[in-house]
Amino acid sequence: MARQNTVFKEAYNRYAVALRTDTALPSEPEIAAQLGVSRSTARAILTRLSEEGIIRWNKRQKIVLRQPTDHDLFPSEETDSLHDIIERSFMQRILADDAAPGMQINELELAREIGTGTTSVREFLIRFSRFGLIEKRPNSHWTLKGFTREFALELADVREMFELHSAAEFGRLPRDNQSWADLAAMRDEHHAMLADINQRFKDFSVLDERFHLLIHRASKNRFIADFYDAIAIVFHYHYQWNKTAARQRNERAIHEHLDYIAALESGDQAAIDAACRAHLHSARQTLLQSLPQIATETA
Amino acid sequence: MARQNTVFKEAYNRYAVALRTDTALPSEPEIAAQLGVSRSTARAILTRLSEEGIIRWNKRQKIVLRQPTDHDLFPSEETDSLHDIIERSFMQRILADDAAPGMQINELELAREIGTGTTSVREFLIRFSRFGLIEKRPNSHWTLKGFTREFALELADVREMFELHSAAEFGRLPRDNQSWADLAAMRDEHHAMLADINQRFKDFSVLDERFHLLIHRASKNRFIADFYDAIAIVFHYHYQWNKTAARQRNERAIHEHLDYIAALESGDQAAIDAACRAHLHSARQTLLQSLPQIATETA
DNA sequence: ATTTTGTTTTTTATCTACAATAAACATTTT
DNA sequence: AAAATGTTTATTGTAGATAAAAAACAAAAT
Repeated sequence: MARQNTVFKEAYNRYAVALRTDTALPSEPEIAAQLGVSRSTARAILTRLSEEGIIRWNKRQKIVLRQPTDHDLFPSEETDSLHDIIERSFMQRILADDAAPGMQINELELAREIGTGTTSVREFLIRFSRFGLIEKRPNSHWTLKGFTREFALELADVREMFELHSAAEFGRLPRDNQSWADLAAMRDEHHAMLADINQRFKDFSVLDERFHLLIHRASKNRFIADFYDAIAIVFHYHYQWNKTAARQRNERAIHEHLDYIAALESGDQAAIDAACRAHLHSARQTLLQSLPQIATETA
Repeated sequence: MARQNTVFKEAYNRYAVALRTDTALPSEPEIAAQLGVSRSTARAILTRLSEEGIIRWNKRQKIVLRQPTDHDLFPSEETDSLHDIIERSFMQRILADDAAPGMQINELELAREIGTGTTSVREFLIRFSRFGLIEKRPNSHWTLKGFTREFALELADVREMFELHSAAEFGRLPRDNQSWADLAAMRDEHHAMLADINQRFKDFSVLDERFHLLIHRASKNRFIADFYDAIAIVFHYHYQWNKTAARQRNERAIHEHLDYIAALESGDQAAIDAACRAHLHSARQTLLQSLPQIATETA
């Protein structure tokens, strides 16, 4: 098989769950735009909905006959894109305890284990290499550099340079910019989480990511944005694996964020710089503490 | 054909030209190490040299019978790696005048034009995407973002952050580090070029690249190193295309480099910072002036 | 005992083919 | 005439196959 129709299946599920009996559906281009797919895929969805008796479809008339049940949806294994499957599978291997730095990565073996072709694995590895966790020797294998202390320090250094820059840019945004409203909303979210910290401290990592993303967007710099994407993915898996969601540490981070937000809102560049530095310093400590204790770089 | 034996051919040429009649050649592993290829490839080279009557080969005995002529070598079209061919071809298209920002990039068309398969082109584009000049819409085409003013400004911003960091790190290197000797040698090269500036100003871009690479290596940060790789490639093609090798501008840059080197050697962090900033400021101007005058980003 | 050569196996780099998806074109409906 | 639907074409995403290159293993030579 050349390609799985995961785009179709995933979009079908997404559209099906939102259907309400007796409502009429909009035009094909509109559905396609809503779902973020091409009209071809949108039509495939309508065709299937029609075949399943969920809608009655005749040209412009598209009436929802019945609410789709869980039974109508495609199982989640079939809706994940191959890229996501490979990413998950690979990250698990990388973060597993037996993945020692210096280890070789074998494309064919990876592909077989994931149950996919080598081309997709290769392309994933090429894309993934920008995160600095693996490295290729030309005409030869990939090497796992690993989530080591060196990696964490290099990452933290760049992160600090970028965030200080972005925070300063944020402080210079005109007051009518949407970002200020977003920041205010985020301040409230922080307060809400703090009020119920014992229950919700585990949700912090998601809020943290959104907060820093908001700051970084102010820089309007593609290299900074790309780097933050990389950080976000690496951290996402790293913290998922290392369940070091210490309540105390997160509470402290929330307070730092609130100070940081206050500094941004003050517009005082010196205050912004200080608050940003303070938070980045403790974020660095958190990162270093979350490392597997033994790992050290091997040449 | 699955794969061209360009590694073999390129290494064969490299080895053949260095042969001297009546000398004995070292062991297979040694030859392989010298050429940076596997022993399998080294043996293929020896086999061919033997077949062509250039050497007499019997187990450990490898005697050079005659000097290879140009006729014995593989033509240069056959020794370029596919990756290099694609890179050159693509950069020429990107930097050509008719390549407007926002343009779509078609994998199949590119592959046909270069005379290669789509897989290689795809992989090249994925790798190339980290330079921020192209962008992919999932399940759809690549878009050329182009060498625009925005690109140049974003690049310059990151470059400045990184170089200020690296320069500071350089200043902290222990005095017995090899980099100090390299820096001194580079100072002399700058003086030599300055003495003969009218003849040699065109060679400056190579020296410039080596100089900044030396600084960046001090940071020992993989993200900074990778970014500088990207800059180097982009600039390499950009300046090759835009022959704006103004004598005056280069002379000024050499003076700035010399000030910068003096500051580094002084070890005074404030002086380093100032000299670095001064040079980066004018480097930014140079970059902006070298842009095609009309190009502006399109969404 | 180590290094070198001879031989075999493994792995990567690349091409080709094809289904899914997007995009373009043509026809119909409002 | 503008927008929607119907139909066709182009392009991407992925699997599978194969030669080149690397790596591993085995035998021979110093």
